[in-house]
Amino acid sequence: MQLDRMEGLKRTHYCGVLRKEDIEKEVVVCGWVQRQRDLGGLIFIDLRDRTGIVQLAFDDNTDKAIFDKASSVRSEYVLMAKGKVRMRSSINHEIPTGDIEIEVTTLKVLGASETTPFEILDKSLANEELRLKYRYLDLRRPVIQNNILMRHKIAKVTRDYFDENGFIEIETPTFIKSTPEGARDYLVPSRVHKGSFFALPQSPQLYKQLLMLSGFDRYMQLARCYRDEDLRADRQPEFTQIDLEMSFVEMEDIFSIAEGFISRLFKEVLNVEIPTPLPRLTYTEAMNDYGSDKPDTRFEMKIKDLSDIVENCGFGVFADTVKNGGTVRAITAKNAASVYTRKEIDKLTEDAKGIGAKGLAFIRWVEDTPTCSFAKFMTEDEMTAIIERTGAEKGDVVLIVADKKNICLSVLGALRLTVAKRLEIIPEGFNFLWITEFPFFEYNEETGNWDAMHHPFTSPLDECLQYLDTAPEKVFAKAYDLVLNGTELSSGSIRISDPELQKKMFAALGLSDEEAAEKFGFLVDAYRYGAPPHGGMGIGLDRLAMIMCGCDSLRDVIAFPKVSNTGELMSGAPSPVDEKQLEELSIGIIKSDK
RNA sequence: GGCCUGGUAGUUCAGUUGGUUAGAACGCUAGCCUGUCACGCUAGAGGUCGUGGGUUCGAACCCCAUCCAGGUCGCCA
Repeated sequence: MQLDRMEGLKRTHYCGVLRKEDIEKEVVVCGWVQRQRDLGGLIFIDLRDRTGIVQLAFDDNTDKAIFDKASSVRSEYVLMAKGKVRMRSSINHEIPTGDIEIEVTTLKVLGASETTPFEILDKSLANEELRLKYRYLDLRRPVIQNNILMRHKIAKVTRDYFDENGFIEIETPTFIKSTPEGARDYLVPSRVHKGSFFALPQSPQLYKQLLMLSGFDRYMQLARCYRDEDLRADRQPEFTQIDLEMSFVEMEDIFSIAEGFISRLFKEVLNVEIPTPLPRLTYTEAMNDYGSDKPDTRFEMKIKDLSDIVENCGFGVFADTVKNGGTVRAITAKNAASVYTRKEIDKLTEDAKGIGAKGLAFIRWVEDTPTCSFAKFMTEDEMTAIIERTGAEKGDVVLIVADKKNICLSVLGALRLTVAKRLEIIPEGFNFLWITEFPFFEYNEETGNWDAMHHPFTSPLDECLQYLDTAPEKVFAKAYDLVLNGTELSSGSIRISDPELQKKMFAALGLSDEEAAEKFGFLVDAYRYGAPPHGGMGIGLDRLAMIMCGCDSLRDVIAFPKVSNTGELMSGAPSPVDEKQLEELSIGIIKSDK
C-alpha cells in the first residue's frame, strides 16, 4: 500500500467537535477508520479520533479518483481528509456529529492497518488477556480513552488545589535504601557497589518527613510507588499516590485540607457535591459494626453482638464459645429468604469456612414463625431476644458466627459484603468515611511481639502515652484512613517529632537503640536538629480514578497495567537478561529444582 | 503458596451419553448495490479444540500433569 504524505496539510478540527454551525466550512480532520460502508456508487467512512466520530462522504460521480481511494480504505487506516462540512440527508441522532458530514475533496491515507486482532468497539467483545496483549489497540477504545482522560483531569485538579493551598511539589528519589519493614521491596542491583541494592520506594514516607524538617512546610507529589506483592483487582505492583505532608498541623488540619481536596475534585471532575465534613468512625466502631477497617457504609446491615443472650443457652457451640472468651455475633439480611435458600446458605457457609470460620448458624424466616437449626436448643425467651436484637422479620435471613472476636468480626464483615452484592442493595454514589483511632500496636502471634500497625514513626494519641510500657493494647495512634465505598483510599498519620518519644516507641516495639539506629539511623539523627510537628497522608490516585470512572479494576485506569503474575502482557516484561549484564552486576541466578 | 472460574475459527461463544466431515454470529476476502450509519445481498477462505501424557476400537468431551488469564485467601508496617 502506497502511503500519502501530509504535504503541509494541517488539521483544523478534531472529528468529534463538528456541528451544524460548521456547515459550509472547509475543514481538515485526522483519525482512524472506525468503519467503511461501501454502498456501490456511494461510500461513507466513520473517522475516529479521541474526541469522537465524524462521517466522511464520497460520491462516485463527484471525483472518481478519490472515490476509488476511499473504496480501498479498511478499518483502522489512518486518514487525513479535507473537505466541506454539509448537512446529512438523513440525520443520525445517536452521535453528537450526527447532523453533518464532510464532503471530501482531498483524501490522504497516512497509515494502513492489518486486520486487528479484535474490533475496536467501545463495548469490546474481546477478553482482557487479548486486549492487554495489544494494549495500544485497546487504548483506542473511547471508554478507555475517557478513563485516561479523567485520570489526567484528576491529576490536574490535584496539582491546582494543592498549589493554591501553598503546597510545593517535590520529587523524591526512586532508588532508595531498602528497609525490611512493610511490603517486599523491588530491588535494583548497583553496578558500582557490587552485591548492594537499591530499593524502589513503597512510598516517599521518609523523604517527605525529612522535607518537613528542612522547612518546606507543605509538600505534595504525584509519587510512583512500588510493592513486590501479589496483585488484586485494586492492587498493582506499581501505582501512584497523591502524597502530601504538612508541618505545624494536627489531625483536624489534615482532615480539612483533604476534605477540601475531595469536594473540589468531585465538583470539578464529576460535578458531584460531596458534603463536608466527611463522616468519621473510630477503628473500634468500624470493626464492631461492620467487621472491617474499610467498611462500605452505603448500606447498613450492622453486626449485632448476641454473646450475652446465648452465654448460658443449651446450644454448646454458642455457649462454649462465649465461655472460652469468644463471641457470638450476627448480621441480618433483610428480605433475603427468597434468594438465600438452604442450598445458597450452604454455599455461604463454605465461603465463611474459606475465610476462617468454623461454621455458620442461621435463621431463615419464611413461614409465620422464624425457624433455624439450633432453635431446639434455645428457650423461647432466648429466641425472642435474638430476634429482637437482630431486628429480624418475616422474609429475613440472620447469619450467626461464633468464634474468637477477630475471626468472628472479619468473617461477618466479609459475608456482609458478599450478601449485599448478591442482594443488590448497595446504592450508587460516593460514600466517604474517615477511620480514626487505629490501635498503635498489633500483637504478632508468631513472634509474641507487639508490632507497629501503621509505622513506627506514627504518633500515639496523647491520652494513651501512659499505657506505653504497661498496656500496649490500650495505645491508639494519631493515624487515620480515608475510605471510599469500602475501598481504602488513603492512609496517614501525625508523625512523632519528639526524639525522646520516638526512643520510647522503639523500645515498646522491642527495638534496641542499636537496632533502631541500624534501620532508621539517618531519620533518627535528623529529628535531633529541630523537628516541627507534622503529619500527612497518601491518597491512592489509581483507586480514586477507578471509583470515579465507575470501574472494577485498576487496569481500566492505568494505560499499561500489569497482570496477576506481575507481568506485562504486551512487552512480555519481566524477561531474562544477557549473561553479560548479570556479570557486570556480579549477579548469579540460583537454579531451583522447583 | 492454597482455593474457585475460564482457555474450541481472527473475535465472542455453542458443541448432547465419548461416535461419521467440530458449528453459529461478528470480523476477514471477493462480487453486486447511490443515503448508509452495527448498511444490505451473494459467495468464499479460515480450526495443533491452551500444551503434554494417559484411559478407550474411538477423546473438544473422561483422568493426570502443566502453562496462561481472571477472582480470592495468605501477603500488602
